[in-house]
Amino acid sequence: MGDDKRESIIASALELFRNIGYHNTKVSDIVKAAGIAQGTFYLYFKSKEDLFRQVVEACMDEIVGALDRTPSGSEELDGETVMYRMIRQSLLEYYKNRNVLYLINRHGADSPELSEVCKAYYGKLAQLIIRTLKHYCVFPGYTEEQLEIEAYAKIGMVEKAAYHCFIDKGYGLEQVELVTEVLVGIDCGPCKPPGADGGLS
Amino acid sequence: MGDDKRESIIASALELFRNIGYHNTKVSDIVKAAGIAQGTFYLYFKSKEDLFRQVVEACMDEIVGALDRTPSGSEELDGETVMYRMIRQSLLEYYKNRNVLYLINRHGADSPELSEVCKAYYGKLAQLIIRTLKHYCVFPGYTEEQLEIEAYAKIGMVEKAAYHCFIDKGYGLEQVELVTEVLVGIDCGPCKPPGADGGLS
Amino acid sequence: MGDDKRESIIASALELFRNIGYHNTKVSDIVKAAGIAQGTFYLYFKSKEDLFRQVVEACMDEIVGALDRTPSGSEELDGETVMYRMIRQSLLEYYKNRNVLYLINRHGADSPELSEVCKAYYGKLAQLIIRTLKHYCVFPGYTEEQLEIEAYAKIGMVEKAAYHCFIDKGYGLEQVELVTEVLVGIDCGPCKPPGADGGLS
Amino acid sequence: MGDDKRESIIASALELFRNIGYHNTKVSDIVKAAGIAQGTFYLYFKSKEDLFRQVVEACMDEIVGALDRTPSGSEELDGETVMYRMIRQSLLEYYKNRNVLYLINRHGADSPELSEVCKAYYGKLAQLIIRTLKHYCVFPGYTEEQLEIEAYAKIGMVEKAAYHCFIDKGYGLEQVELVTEVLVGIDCGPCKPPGADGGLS
DNA sequence: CATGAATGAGCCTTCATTCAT
DNA sequence: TATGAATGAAGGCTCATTCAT
Repeated sequence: MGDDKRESIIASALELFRNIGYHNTKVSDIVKAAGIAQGTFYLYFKSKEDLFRQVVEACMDEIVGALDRTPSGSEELDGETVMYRMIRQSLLEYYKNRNVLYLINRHGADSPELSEVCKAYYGKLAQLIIRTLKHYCVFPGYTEEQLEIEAYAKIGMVEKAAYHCFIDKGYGLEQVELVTEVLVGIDCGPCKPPGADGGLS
Repeated sequence: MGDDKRESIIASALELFRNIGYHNTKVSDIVKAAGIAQGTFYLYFKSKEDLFRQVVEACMDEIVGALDRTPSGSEELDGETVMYRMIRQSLLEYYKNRNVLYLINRHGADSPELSEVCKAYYGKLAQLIIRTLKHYCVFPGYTEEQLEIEAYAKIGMVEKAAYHCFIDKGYGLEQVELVTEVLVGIDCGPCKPPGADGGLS
Repeated sequence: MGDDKRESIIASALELFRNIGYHNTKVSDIVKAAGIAQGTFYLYFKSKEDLFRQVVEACMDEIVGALDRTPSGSEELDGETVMYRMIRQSLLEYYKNRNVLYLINRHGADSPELSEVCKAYYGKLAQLIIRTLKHYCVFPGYTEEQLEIEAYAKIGMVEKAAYHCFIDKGYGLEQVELVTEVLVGIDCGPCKPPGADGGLS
Repeated sequence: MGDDKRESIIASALELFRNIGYHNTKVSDIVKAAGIAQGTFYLYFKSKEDLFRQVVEACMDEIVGALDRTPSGSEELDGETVMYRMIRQSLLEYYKNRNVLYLINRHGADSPELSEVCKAYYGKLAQLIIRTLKHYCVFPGYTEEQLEIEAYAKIGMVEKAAYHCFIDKGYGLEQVELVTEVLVGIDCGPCKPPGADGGLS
């Protein structure tokens, strides 16, 4: 039952953060929406920012976790296919967690503490990408430094495209494929006709 | 002399916003740093948010303007070279305006009004990119929709890479070339050995 | 206990408004006098003006209510006696609510909203008087327009006299009779020796 | 030319005070309307309140002066006629100075200093009325105290009626006679048919 | 006399957090 | 666990007044 309340707070908060922004959302709004008393909030969260951090962190962990499991170790895959799958998986995760996608992009990481959460998230993502790039020898000649830049660029690429498509344009799940094709296309640019690079199952 | 004060306010504000965040910066902090009286602030800016918006908007206009002038009409260039130049130019602009790069990424666009500013900025960038992609037939078979996704992806790619390099890692101007190479490399992926694609003058 | 606080705020506010004026009274003064915290004020009143309006409105309603009940329906009375009683009752009410009498006359109805409250109050009083004048055929030949002027004149007469006596001169309850005699005397002017017009018990 | 500016300030101020209230009118509004610079205001008036006081005081002096001259000493008049003339004259003055009539009733006398101005005004009016009542033996048996109440009651009567007619109802000069008749009628009440008490030329 | 940029004290209101019940 | 009344620090903005030119 306590967990019910916790979930209720999180759900109400996400909704409100999304619609009116973190700084415009009052704790009193959250508890009203969650149907609990003002003081009860503090039985579940240390502070308003703690709630934000927990919510954001949870979503981020989910995204990182999903990506981490993407190239199922059992199969033999080439780098290109793996990249395709990771991008597709990222988009699916961003779609599922588009509330957080929205929050991070719209309302930023105002406090130093929250900023660390974001930095850590991007760091994990980057490491994951670098590991994959190395494992599949996607950029054989790259130094560690170049791989890092490459990784952050990819992160930005996917995130901004996801924001544009899922938030601004309201794309649904059925359009994830389309977006993936374009993003993967960037990886090989105009070299190959897009759409011809053999999708995936 | 009035402009002195205006500039002084902007400089102090940027510094403070950067260091402690928009929401943690008090107008009283800004005026103290600028060496003026509290009321004087409101002779130059309608509100704290107005200041933020003006600063951000001015920088964004500068960036868009610089990119708009990038492919000098007089020369005959191929698409690849133009893309290279635009990415390089973007990075230079983000370096020059890294305070704003920082602000937008760290502190978000909390108010609806500011959000519009950002949306307009990305919209202009995207249009500019789409126009260029079309003009140089970089993606001949792409629909308008695909071009748009492509454009936003590029924007995110450059922005996140710039943030990582200039803000997190503290890269200087002399490393812009390196970053550019990597980002351009994405455009042709592993097809060509990076660094071999003929830089530019 | 909540009502205790509300009453405490009202009492402190009236005292302060009276002594130093509405515009010179800070909310911080009120809460200090009421022995509560600054924020507590806003649990009971929407704003400083809201408090003023509520206080004033409550008193006005009380006055109007009291006058409305004045000519007890059971008795057979002539117009003159009824007027006497109404004037006497008005004076008693103004005495009881002399804080408001003071406020309205000293500090006015600065905001449009408050102005409406006053206008409504005088409007109700006027209607009440007109109704009575008609019912007892005090001015048989008067048009509606003339009755209205008559009513407002009476209102002003009583109010100004009350202000002068209760506020400026500090008259007590025991002098209400004296004032009533004079005011009623106006109604018959020098025709009859004042005090001879058969008051009331 | 200096007087031009002074008059311009006064005119603009009256207009603004009337329309939006003393407390809502900024000095910057006044100087803008008067077409002068902010600092110039203080060459002519010590402060905003000083301006208000001067404006109000001037109008009040005019009213008192006019009433003082009303019963032209050369004629032989009975008390009733004199009262008629004074009431009529008061109404005319209030009509002419209805801006001040409005100000005093709507925006009050918030500061102690201004309060003194009003008190003095009513005091002068009262003395003038008492003197007249005595001179024409209108209330032969009245004590000084009774006469004073009588005087203040008359003042309130005229003022409230004037406010109602000239401000609320928008009566023009041509209706002054009508109002006068009603107010004088109060003096003799229902004893005589109103309108039959011999007006005046 | 005139200007208008600069001043800075002042104040209402908000809202995250606490705590007695 | 749950409540919700109470807290009080905090801060953006106003505006009457001044003063160097």
